Amino acid sequence: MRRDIFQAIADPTRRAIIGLLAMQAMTPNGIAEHFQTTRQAVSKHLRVLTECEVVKQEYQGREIYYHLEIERMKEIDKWLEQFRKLWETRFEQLDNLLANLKKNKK
Amino acid sequence: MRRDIFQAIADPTRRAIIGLLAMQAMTPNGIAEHFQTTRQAVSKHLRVLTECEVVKQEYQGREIYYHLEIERMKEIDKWLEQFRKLWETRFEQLDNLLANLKKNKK
DNA sequence: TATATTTGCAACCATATGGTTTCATAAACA
DNA sequence: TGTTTATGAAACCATATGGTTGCAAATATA
Repeated sequence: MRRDIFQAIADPTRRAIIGLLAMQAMTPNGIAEHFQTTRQAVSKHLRVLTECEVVKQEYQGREIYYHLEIERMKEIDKWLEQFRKLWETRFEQLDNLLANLKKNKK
Repeated sequence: MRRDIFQAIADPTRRAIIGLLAMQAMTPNGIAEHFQTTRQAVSKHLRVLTECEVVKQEYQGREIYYHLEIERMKEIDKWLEQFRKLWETRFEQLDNLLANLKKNKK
């Protein structure tokens, strides 16, 4: 089974869970309150996120707090790096174009 | 059917295709040469990417050149923004910690 | 015109995905 | 101790996914 950060963020509910956990660690029940699905469905999402190591569990009595592993998010950023150069170049080109237009106007 | 940039980049083959098209526009046949799957499988990936508007088609005779729409990549970057603050903060904290250690050493 | 090339699409298939309901287990509490 | 609470896991289901093979259509070429 494919299990990487890109698959982790493919589902909108999982992205929302990641967003929640970015604010604070939460229990499955706490997370489930924010969604219309069952707690069990959220639990399955948490399993995927755990397998991708996007979240870490912290046992506290009978509760489990899920923490976001922010490091994993950097992997996406790293992949994006190759494109960032491209769109910055395009931005520069546009910038130069505008500068030239302004120049010619004078 | 869910069709967004996050689903587009969920598949490793599609990520590779996006990587190729970042370099230059290519035809389906040209793209397929880089993979072990059939041309038709690549074609299906291109369909998903087209539906997500990650690529654009340019007809040239019987060939179709696929171009990357770099703008779509920015959407990922935008979503990542919320986490970027977090990991930069953590980096600063680590930085401060190191600075303090250095200070106390003196 | 006849043939080869490029491509998309349909049909099919095995497996993955995301959800549900039901259950088992362990901790908290009366 | 018996009951409630928090959780994960299993079984099941409809649909999505990623691949294949076999076609049809349109363009290029002999």
